[in-house]
Order: sequence, then structure tokens, then C-alpha cells
Amino acid sequence: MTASTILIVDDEAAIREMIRVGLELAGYECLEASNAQDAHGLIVDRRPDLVLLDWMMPVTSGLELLRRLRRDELTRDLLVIMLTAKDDEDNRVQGLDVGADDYITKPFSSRELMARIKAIMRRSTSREEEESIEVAGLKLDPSSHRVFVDATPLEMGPTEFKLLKFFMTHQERAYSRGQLLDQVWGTNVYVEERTVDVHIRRLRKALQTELRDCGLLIQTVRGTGYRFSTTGVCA
Amino acid sequence: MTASTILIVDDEAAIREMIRVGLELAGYECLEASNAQDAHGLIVDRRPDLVLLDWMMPVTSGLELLRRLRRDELTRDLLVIMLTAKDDEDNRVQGLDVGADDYITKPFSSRELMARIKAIMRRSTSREEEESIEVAGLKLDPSSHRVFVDATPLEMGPTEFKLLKFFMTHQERAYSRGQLLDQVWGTNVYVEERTVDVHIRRLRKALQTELRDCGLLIQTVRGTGYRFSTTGVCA
DNA sequence: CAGAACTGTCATAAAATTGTCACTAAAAAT
DNA sequence: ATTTTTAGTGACAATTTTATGACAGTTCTG
Repeated sequence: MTASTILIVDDEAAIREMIRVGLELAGYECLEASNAQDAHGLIVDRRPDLVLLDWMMPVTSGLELLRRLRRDELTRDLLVIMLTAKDDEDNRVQGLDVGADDYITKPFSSRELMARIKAIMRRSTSREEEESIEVAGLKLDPSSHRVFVDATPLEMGPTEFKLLKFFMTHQERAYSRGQLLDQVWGTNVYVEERTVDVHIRRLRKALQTELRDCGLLIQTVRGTGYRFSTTGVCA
Repeated sequence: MTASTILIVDDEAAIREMIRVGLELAGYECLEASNAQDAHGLIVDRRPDLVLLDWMMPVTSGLELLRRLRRDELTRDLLVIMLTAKDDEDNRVQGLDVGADDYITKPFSSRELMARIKAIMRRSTSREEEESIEVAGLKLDPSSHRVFVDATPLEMGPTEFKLLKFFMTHQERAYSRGQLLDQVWGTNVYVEERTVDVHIRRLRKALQTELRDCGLLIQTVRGTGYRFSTTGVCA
């Protein structure tokens, strides 16, 4: 188990269960917050690897918190497992829609919990250090969340940034729209595939400066998807 | 939906559900088998993209079948979603441990089923890694979906790419137009055989560079069809 | 709460790809 | 040497696939 921290929102029973089972955790914490905003803030603060999110939180809504987590760049990649009541199918679907990685119905067995956590963590790519990436005169700095061509900063939205980041870390390879949705938007998100086209366009536009047109770095692969390649100019 | 085939093991209700929902499937099949071995054989035979595996099969055990699937090289990468009874927690855990990609509890909503399938299939598309093929100074890279002569990328349409890929993986052998249609265009597609000629020409043209004329690699076998052979220059 | 920034979808325009033809060139058969 | 087949070509019109601009609903930011 690679969890360095597991953070449980509003469900002491769950964590006790985990401890009982002997889940090897480098650390864990049980969090209580009166509203989604506070909870979100605390989570950002603690930087856990995994969040067990109780759907039936007394005060705030699990859905609301999950939305916030998925919206924020800082917590977007967080693994979130919902804890839902046994028959609460609507919420489950809703949760998956909003971007929960998985759910567990209460009451759950420790074995199931562990299996889920294992599966989820195996599935997710390990987060590594965020170093700035530089390709063909294009520099992307994850920490400052900015992109430069030579020295001039470029303007772009969060989605375009993430898209570019993915491309810069996965060059010279064609990706289908579906794969891009999966990688950039995240799993369990229903978005039209054509939406990718639009964001590609926005990104290409953003990569244009008076000096260089780095939008050419993003090549369209007909019938397949897109590819980021330095073969296409922007020297 | 990219499923070319979805195969349902022993659960007619599930497939009816999917049809009702309008899940766009290129094909599907409901399979019944008296034991795990037979079922495994049938699955190998059908080569589906996804298996919905009912845990409560009347005769054979879902677990046993899953084990077989994971053991066999041919079916190892198959996506498997278990269908389990609502309270059958032990089996769920067991299934995930043995290697199911996900599970759905019955009765499930069509939305949930679709969400799961979509997510699972998107996630998996990058599972197989194809290696680039290199022949006589000609390099075809499936991952980037490109072809190079030496280092210069070549331009060609999707069909020409597929055609070339087929030839490069099936060298030194003559194929009739009909065979090529089957292999490259896909079976049950009604297209004039002479269409192949046209695409052969387009491919030959695409393979021409100022330096080399790799179009010569594609030889015509009079009265029969075409053959890809390194005997024909482009050294 | 108002204004600015983003997002996901559409409708439409613009491009690229495709399957066929008609016609020419090349080979094989008479 | 001619006729008969079979393959190579260039041109097209139909279809598909992408690129774009506009929009309306939301989410941030003050």
C-alpha cells in the first residue's frame, strides 16, 4: 500500500475499521468540517493521497465537496472513494458522474474496502514531482501554473493548461479523443468527444504569438485524434 | 462507444437492458456454457472487447472462469465486469482480487452500467503497446500513427496507413484484392475490388520521396494481387 | 451581486478521404 | 501483330472528419 496519508471525511467508524484491519498507512486523519468549503480547504492543506468521502455528512453535502475537489487544480487528481448507503443508487451514479473514483456501500467489510483501495491506487498513476517541462522553446511550469514561449507568458484556461501538460509529457504519440478525455478531463466524465476539438483549437490559439506559432506542435491525426510532436516546426 | 462486441455470460436480462438503453454496440452476444472451460473456449473464440460476467452462473463458477481468463495469454487483457448480487460482498472482493476490472451490483441502472462500461473501455484503450515496425529504411510507428523514410515523416490517408501496416506485417506474400479488402477494410464491406488498385497507387505515391522510391516495395502480382517485398529496392 | 472567465455544445464552414469511372498503358494470349 | 486481359492513373462527387465562431449556462473574483 502506497498511501502516505488517508483522510476520512466525517466517518470515524470507517477509519477505526481500517485501523482494526491493519491497513498499512503511513498516516491518516479524520476530518470534520461544517461545510464543503472548509472541508476543501482542509483537504488542500493536508494533501492526502486518498479521500474516503462519506456521502451522508451531517452538515455539508458530499456531492458539493466532491465538486469542489474536482474543480480545483490542486485536488483534481485526488483519489476519492465515496461511502454511500446501501440503496442510494441515485447518489452513487451522481457521484460517479461528478468524478468519484469509486464507491463503497455501507456497511462495508474491511476486505472489500482494502480491495477497492488497492484497485483504485493501482489504477492511478503515481504522482511524481512537478518539474517544469521544456520543449521546442515552449516551457511549462506546473508549480507556477504558467506557460512561456521564450520568455513571454501565454494566456490559457485551466483545461488548455492541463491538455498542454499532458501533451508535453506524452509527446510523439497519437491519442484518440476518448483517451484525451480520460487523461485530461478524468474518468467518469460525460463529455462529448467533439469538445476535445474545441479545446484543441483554444490551445492552439493560445500557443500562437507574434513570433512563433507553436500551435503547429499539435498535429491532428485524421481518423484518430491528435498528437504533440516537435517535428512540426516551432523551432 | 467503441465496443465491437460485448459478450454477456449467462445473463439475458443484462443484454436486454443494454439494448433498451440504446447502448450502441457493433455487436453483442449472449453466451451460455455448462462449465468454465467451455465458456473460456467460447470467449477465446469470439474475441470480445468486454465481458460482462455474471457471478451467479447456474452451473459453473464466475470465479473459476475469471481465473482462467486471467491466466490465458489470449484473454489476459480482456475487460471483465462482474455482475454480482447486491449483498454478495465476499464474491465482489474475491473477484477484484482475482482481477476483475470492475463490478456492478444487480439490479443495476442502465446509467450506471453505461457509465462503468464507458469508463472502463476508455481507460483500457492504452493498454496494449504496439511496437514500431521497420523494414528497408521504412519505419511505421503505430503509437504515433506515423510512417518515416529515414527520418522524414510521410503523408498518407488512414486507409493507406492501414494498408501499409498490413503489408509490413505480412511481407513477401501475395494477397488478392479480396483478401486485402478483408484484412484492411474489414469483412462484410461492399467495395469494388478495383478500389484496392487505387489505394495501392495512393500508397505507392505516398511512399515516394525525393531520395527514395519505396513505392517499389509494393509489387503487383499479375492476375493475383499485390505483394510487399524487400526484394524491390528502397535499400 | 455584477462582471469576467470558463466550459461544453451546436451549427456551419472548410478540409481531407473515399469509392468509382473512364481511359491509358502494359502483358498475355491468339 | 492483334486482340484480350489486367493494372495504372487522373478526375470527381459524395461522404467523413475537423476547424471555427457563436452561445448559453456556470463558476470564479472581487
